[in-house]
Amino acid sequence: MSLRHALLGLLDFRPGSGYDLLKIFNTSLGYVWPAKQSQIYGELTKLDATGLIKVTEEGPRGRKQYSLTPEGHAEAVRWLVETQESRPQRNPMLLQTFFLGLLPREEAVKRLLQHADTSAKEYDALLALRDTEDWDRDMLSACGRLVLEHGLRQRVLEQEWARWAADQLLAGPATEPAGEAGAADAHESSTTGEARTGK
Amino acid sequence: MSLRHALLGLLDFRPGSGYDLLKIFNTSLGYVWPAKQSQIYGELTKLDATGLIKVTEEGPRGRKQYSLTPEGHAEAVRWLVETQESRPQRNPMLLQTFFLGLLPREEAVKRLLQHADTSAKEYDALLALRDTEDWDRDMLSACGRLVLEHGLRQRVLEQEWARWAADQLLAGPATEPAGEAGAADAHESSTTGEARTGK
DNA sequence: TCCTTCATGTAACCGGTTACATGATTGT
DNA sequence: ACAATCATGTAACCGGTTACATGAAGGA
Repeated sequence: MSLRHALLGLLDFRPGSGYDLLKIFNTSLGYVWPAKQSQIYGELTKLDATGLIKVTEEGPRGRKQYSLTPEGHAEAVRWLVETQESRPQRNPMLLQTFFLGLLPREEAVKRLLQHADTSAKEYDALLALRDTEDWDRDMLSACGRLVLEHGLRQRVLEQEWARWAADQLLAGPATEPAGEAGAADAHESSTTGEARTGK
Repeated sequence: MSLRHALLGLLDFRPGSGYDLLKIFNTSLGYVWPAKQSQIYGELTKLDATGLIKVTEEGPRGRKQYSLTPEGHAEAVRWLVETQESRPQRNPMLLQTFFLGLLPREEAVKRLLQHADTSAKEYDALLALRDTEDWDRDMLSACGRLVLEHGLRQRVLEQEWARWAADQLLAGPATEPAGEAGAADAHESSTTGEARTGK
């Protein structure tokens, strides 16, 4: 039920209509929590009904500007301090990696390197985004900057990992797809066999 | 519709019952694609109905062992080679980060450092897992090893990023100019504020 | 005998996606 | 006049979660 809190967070920062909020989801926020128009409007109606937000102004085309009620603000803060968001972390790409053994080895390697390539492109896009915006306007954009940095590091990780994984497959067992386990050979070839801890 | 393909992938590797598959989801596979008992059984029934899998053996307690049909295998391979899995990437933790500005600064910093701590613990757990299993039995466990390595690197990233982000907040806006908050701090090696590219 | 594990199924619910539908206002 | 944008709403569907329900087989 995180969309609820995303809306509260945005409205706490600045009042706005469903349409305003949608635009934010389509740009910055959508990177970490996508939401569609229909869902946003529905959730706003519910939030209004439960008294966490209310209509504070009405505009031209039936536009309804929402603001947080005190209860809404309290709920937003409560969510931030109390909630330990854990990871369901459904990762389709890792799911596919899990089954890469079904493919001929070169095909699997190709797949991993494609992932590296995609990540590189995403990295560039994020970098461009970082250099166009100014990130010191307010607290929201300052925090957006933190999130963006996470995205950048994530893309670096994806590239490094994918290349490492491809190496592993090449250095690995000499079996055909769906075949028997072959002769084990000592790998642990490169230095990156173990992620370093920052603990 | 990824559960479908997860099941196909598992059954391609080795025939099994819903119960068998469930155990796999509760351990290794659950890290990247959780699934509940009810969903697994439902999906197996559907896959059977569409002819991608079939019952090849019946056991003691109504146990039904499923195997892939040729069409099922083809579909599994097609999914692996054709599908470009992109990221909806809903990340609750980054969503919260986005709104950290609602909290007093020290509270926000605390939140980030908690995240670092959690990630450190998860890192240790994964490391333990890595050292108990043997990862050279077959192609499936070999690929599982790749996925696990991704998890390790991910946890390292989370820690480094969270500490960097905490620093950013402390060094950031001077909205409350209550003295110098640790003026000259030598950042740890990798925290330049810019993720290095591996392109 | 009794408990645990094995083994499957189904129904209600919820968050999110797709698609359809409507109409007012503004700028060219 | 016309197109683009602003602005809201709703209904069908789908994947996933929670919870309930049943019973057979094996080991103590």
